[in-house]
Amino acid sequence: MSTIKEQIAELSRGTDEVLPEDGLEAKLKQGRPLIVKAGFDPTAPDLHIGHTVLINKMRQFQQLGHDVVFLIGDFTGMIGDPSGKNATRPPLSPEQIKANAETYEVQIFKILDEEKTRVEFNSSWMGDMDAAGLIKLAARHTVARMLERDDFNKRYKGGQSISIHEFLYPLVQGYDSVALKADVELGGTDQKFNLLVGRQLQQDYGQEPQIVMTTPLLEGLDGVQKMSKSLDNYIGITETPGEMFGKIMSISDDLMWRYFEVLSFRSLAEIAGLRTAVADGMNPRDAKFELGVEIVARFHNDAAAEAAKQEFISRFQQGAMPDEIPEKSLDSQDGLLGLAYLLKGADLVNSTSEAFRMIKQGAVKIDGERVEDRSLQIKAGSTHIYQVGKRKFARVTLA
RNA sequence: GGAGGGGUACUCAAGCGGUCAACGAGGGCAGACUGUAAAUCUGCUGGCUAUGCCUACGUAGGUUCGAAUCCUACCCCCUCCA
Repeated sequence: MSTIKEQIAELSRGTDEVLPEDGLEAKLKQGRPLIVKAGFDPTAPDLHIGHTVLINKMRQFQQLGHDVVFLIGDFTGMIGDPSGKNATRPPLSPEQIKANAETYEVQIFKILDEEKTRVEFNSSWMGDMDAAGLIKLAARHTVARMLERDDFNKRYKGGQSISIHEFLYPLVQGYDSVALKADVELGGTDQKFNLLVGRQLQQDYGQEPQIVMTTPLLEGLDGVQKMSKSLDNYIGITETPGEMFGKIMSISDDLMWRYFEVLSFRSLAEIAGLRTAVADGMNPRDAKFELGVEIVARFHNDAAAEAAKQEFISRFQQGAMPDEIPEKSLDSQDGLLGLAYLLKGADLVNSTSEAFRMIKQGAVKIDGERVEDRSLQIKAGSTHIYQVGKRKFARVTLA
């Protein structure tokens, strides 16, 4: 067992804030397994590697023998976290929530120990709360304090609507900490306000307030906006080795160092060594290979990671076709099919209009040969490899 | 309840009777260059049984040869006053 000081150093690494700063030490000194809570929204069960920064942190607590609670916010899911979008979410059915929860579990147990992880749903206590209880809860907070929350504040000042029920989100999330008697709550920096509400409510309900630890939000592949599914700048943890590796290779060099810092399990000293090597002339691409292999191996395995790297080299450095090309068969009406219609039929483009645009821009190749004739007719009985852009391929047989 | 402002494509944002599938910016996609980088440059960015047709500017009607632009009703958002 490591000393408390060592534990704090380990647990604080990569976090954005620990509030209050010396609170963690006091908690750890109590010498008991701490209840560590992290909540997840049930509407988005597809985790991306940005979420894993937090899950890695949960794993650390778990390895130190603490009681990690994976809380699924099925009740709060009815509200939807007020993220500034005006999307009113349709309530999820119990079946959907169950399915999403299972998807979550499959994904997080790639990192967390299934035996040691407690999975809870906040509907199990919120579902029983009556209107009077909710009013009592709502009485614990004021509108002015709610408006301190950054996105509420921005929306209010910016003239965007805020529905009353959105104010309930932080309150319910905070109440979850009361119900669980949480010692520590983990969340992204965007959750800071909600996490702090939990501290206040715990005090109101006569409990020792939880320690709040926030992890930075990971920048997406564009390097600017936070990684999110809706912005399509993410790497999903269930993606294939090839996709994962390719996406990592597409990030900028600057972003690569950020990813090393937050996602890699390498020591800081080792990463600093890589930086020095690159400064001394090592191709940054090769450093990026290292990162790609490490990440892919984490969510798949070593062999898959190495294969993804080799595939990448042969395909993009040597211009080879990908190893696996989707097979498609299409029917021609009368022995001929226009190229644009074929591309659409093979799902290489979304519309025939887009197909014509791609042809015009020189993005379309048949068996590696660029095609510029938009009215080209393909004969039935042929099989060719069609390519749109650098990434989309299909081997199409026309019957 | 009263007064005023506003709802335009993925986002922001012009347009305010025809030349508008709709300026511009961002994003995205493609091409060049490369390390599938990034940055930069260029082009594209509603759909279709394509050089024409069909849908689109909150919703539904109306005026007009012709509407995103004018009128009416409705829905939604914001501000101020109660």
